[in-house]
Amino acid sequence: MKATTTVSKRNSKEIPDIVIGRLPVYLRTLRLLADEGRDVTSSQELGGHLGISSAQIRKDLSHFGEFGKQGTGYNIAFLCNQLQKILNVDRVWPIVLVGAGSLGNAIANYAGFESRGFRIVAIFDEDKKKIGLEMGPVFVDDFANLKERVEETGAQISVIAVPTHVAQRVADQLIQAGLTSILCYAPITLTVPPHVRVEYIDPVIHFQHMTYYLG
Amino acid sequence: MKATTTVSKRNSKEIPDIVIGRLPVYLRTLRLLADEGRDVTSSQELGGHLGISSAQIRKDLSHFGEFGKQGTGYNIAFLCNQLQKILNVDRVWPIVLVGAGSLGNAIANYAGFESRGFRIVAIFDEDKKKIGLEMGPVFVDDFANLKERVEETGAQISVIAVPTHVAQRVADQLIQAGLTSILCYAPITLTVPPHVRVEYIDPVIHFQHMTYYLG
DNA sequence: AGGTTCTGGTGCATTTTATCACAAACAAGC
DNA sequence: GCTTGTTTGTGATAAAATGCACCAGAACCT
Repeated sequence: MKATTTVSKRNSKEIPDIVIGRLPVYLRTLRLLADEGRDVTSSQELGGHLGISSAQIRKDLSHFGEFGKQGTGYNIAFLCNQLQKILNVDRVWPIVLVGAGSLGNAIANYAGFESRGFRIVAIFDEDKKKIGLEMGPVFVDDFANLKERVEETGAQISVIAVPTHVAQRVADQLIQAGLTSILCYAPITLTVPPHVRVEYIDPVIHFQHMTYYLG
Repeated sequence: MKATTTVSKRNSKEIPDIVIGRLPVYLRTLRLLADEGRDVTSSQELGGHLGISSAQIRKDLSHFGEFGKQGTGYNIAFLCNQLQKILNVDRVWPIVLVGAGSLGNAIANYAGFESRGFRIVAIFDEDKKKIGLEMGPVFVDDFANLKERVEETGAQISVIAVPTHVAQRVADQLIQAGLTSILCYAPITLTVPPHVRVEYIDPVIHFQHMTYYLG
C-alpha cells in the first residue's frame, strides 16, 4: 500500500460533485462492515452491496489516492480513516437546528449523529411555548438568539425543520447569522447567495419518483 | 396549446430516471407559484427559481408532450395537472409506515402528504408499549399484522423508520408482504430483489457532503 | 519456485446528460 | 397587418459520467 502522506485531491483537478456525494455512502457501508468484524473488502464486494459497479468505486477512490492493495482489496479501517479525512469528518461539527416541532424533535433525539461527525448544539423556535423545553441534547432557544449562539459555537451548518411558509425567511436569517450550509426539510427550493450550499430532504419527492414507475 | 390527448411517454423510448427525478421538484415549485396566485410562468423563470437552465426544463418536459405556448410560457395550473398525471399523483396513494419512534411520529403527524398524493394508512411497531397509541391519522398496529393491513389497504409503498440493526429484517418482511417501494430512513443500504425500488433519506450523508467543501 | 487466481489503478471507448442555438409560434403595440 | 419582442421545442453539439479491459502487484496453493 503506497503511503499517501497527505489526504487531498490527487491532482488539483476539480473532483466531480457526484463523486463526493458517493463517498459518504461508501463510508457508511464500510463502517457497517467494520462493525460486523470484517477487516478487508474489495471494490467488487462493496459494489455488490451498493448496487454499483466495482470500476466506479475504484475510480472514485482513485481521485484521492491509492488506498487498496492488488490481490487483497481494501483494509476497511484504513479506508474508513481516509474517507473521514477526505470528507473532513475526522472531527465533530456543530449544527444548529431551527424548528422544534415533531420533526425537529425527531432530529434532536437522533443518537446517530455524533459517531458520524456531527452534534446538535442548538435548537431554535419562535414559539414561546417551545422555548425552554428540553429536546435531545439541548434546550430550545429563542430564534432571536441565533446570531449569538452561532458565534459562540462556531457552527457553519444548519437544519431547517419549520413550516414551508417561514422556511425562506428562516434561511435568510441563518445566512445573515453567518451559516453557510443548510439542510432544508421544508418542501421548497430556497433562494440563497452563491456562497451558501443548500441540500434538501423531502420524502414526497421520493414518493412521487416512485409512483411514476408504479403506473 | 396543442392538445396532448394522452399524457404518456411521447415516444416509447425510455425516459431517463434522472429526468423523472426532477419532475416532482418542478411540480412542487409550480404549485407554490400557483399558491401565490400566479397563472403563467416560463422555463426561464422556473429555472431561475431552481438554479437550473431553462433549456433543461424545456427538454425534460418535451419528453412527455408540448405543454407550453411560444411567446407566453406555461399555464401553471395546466402544467401542474399534466405533471400530476405523468407522476401518477392525480390520486392518493396509501402508505404504510414502520417504526413508531420519534421519527415515525414526525412522519405520521406531517400534514403535507395528502395534498401531494399520499396518505399514511398504517403505522407498525413491534414494541407492545407503542401498539395502540394514536399517532397522526391512525393507531399504531402490531407489525405482525402487516400482511393483513397491506392486503386491506392495497398499499404498495412503505417507509422504514426503525433502528439500523432491524432495518434489513423489516425490509425483508415488507417485501414478503407484497410492498414494492420502500423509502428507507435507516442509514444502511438495503439488499432487495430487482422488482423492489428503494430510496434513501439520511441527513448525515448530506452533512458529510457539505463538510467536504467546508474543508 | 512457479503457476494460478485475485484485485486495484487507469487509459480508452461508450453511454448518458446537459447545453447551445435557432426556427417556428404567439402576443402586443402601433 | 406588420414589426418587434418573447418563449417554446428540438436537432446538433459539448461535456460529463460510466463502463470496459488490461497491466501490474499481491496472495496462495502445490
